[in-house]
Amino acid sequence: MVDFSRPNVPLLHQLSPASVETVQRSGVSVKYAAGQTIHLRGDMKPGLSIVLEGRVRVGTQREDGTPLTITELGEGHSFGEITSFIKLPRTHDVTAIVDSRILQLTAADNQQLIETQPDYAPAMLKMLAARLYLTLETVEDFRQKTPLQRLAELLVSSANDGLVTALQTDLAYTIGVSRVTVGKLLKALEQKRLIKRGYGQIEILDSQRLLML
Amino acid sequence: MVDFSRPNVPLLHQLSPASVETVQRSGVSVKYAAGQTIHLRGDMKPGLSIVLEGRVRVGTQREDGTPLTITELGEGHSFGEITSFIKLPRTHDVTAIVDSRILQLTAADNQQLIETQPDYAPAMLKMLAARLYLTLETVEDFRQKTPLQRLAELLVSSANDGLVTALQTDLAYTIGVSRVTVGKLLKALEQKRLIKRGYGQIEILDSQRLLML
DNA sequence: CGTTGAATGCAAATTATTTATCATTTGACC
DNA sequence: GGTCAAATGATAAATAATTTGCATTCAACG
Repeated sequence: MVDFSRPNVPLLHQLSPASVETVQRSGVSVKYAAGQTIHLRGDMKPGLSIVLEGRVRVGTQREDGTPLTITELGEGHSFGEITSFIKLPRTHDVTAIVDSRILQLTAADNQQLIETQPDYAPAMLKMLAARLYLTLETVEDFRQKTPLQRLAELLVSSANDGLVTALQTDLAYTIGVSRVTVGKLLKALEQKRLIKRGYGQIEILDSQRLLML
Repeated sequence: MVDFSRPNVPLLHQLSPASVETVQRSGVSVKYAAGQTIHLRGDMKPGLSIVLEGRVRVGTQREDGTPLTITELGEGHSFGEITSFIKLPRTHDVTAIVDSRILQLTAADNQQLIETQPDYAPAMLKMLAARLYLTLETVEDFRQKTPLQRLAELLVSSANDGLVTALQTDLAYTIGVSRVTVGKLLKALEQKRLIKRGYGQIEILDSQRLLML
């Protein structure tokens, strides 16, 4: 669904090695320990962040504070672009999954890069366009597709080597239904031999047919 | 929901008068008669379009071909940015509502403007960021809010002087439920004296309380 | 001003989803 | 290896939404 990593255009990987250097020198590299919060939904702290090392979790919280994961971002991926262009609150919580190094750029740093690095604005535009496309498609999925179809798509798109590592609670939140419903849908998919349920993970047996539901 | 016009940052209005001139000279102005299709979802024809005069309808079609309106765009607003940055299909149908004049810029035109007009890339970035923000919030609404809440938000955000001009079918599609459900919800809202139902239109009586559902 | 297609209102039957609850399984940790 | 909290499997009852069908209302247009 909102899989920020597809079409895969991590900002940093769009830039020439020289530009990557310049970008790194423009910001401050901050270390976050595993589990540490980088920022929370609603925060008004602006700025662009780029994952230099490690891996972060993007999500929200339930009312009771339980964290819910929407997606994960690895090296080269950025977040917080919106706040570096417009004065708007953070849309998601971001937390370090493992010990990570994050390049923090202020709105001013970002602005300067746009003005001085010829390949920076195009890279940023391409990345934002890709992200907007995926998010628009997610909205259309909510409008037009059934929970079963959304679940199947989510599983296929978040699989690594045919294996999805995610809690049913998070899958449920991502596709907008309850955990019980996800449980039922997964059971149905397993009975059709499209997946195999596991503890904290799901094995994809037939991604072709999953996408044809 | 996906109200492309809020936070209102039409591309053209972000630029200096001189830049607007340059942009207009960079593309081709095309006239479309009322009702005429500009492009369809799935089309691979890339390019950025800007509404110079008139008004366009953004939407999709049902399987039977019935058009469904998601939003409308007026003068100064742009569409098709995504396709001018990445080779991806059109996400929506766009049709002229009234006789309109649309500035068409090829991906190359757009690229050149980015490189030569200093305020063009920042304007485009800001607009894309705003649109991404709204779309992300729409996704969160689908995840967390009830159809009633989504409907109330949609009504408030698409009202003009307390009046929403839209078919129930389109409202239903936008919030992802059936027309019958929208009918029921509207009835409930009317009984609470929050709205007044009309033919092809809905009068907002209390937007404050609508947003507190 | 009467006709007509489109839009809306509404109801019944069916299907889907949620909530609440509990048992079972799993993996982390002592 | 035993303990414990978290995750999963599963079920029933309650609620919500869909589908289908039809009646009514509206406005455009001849």
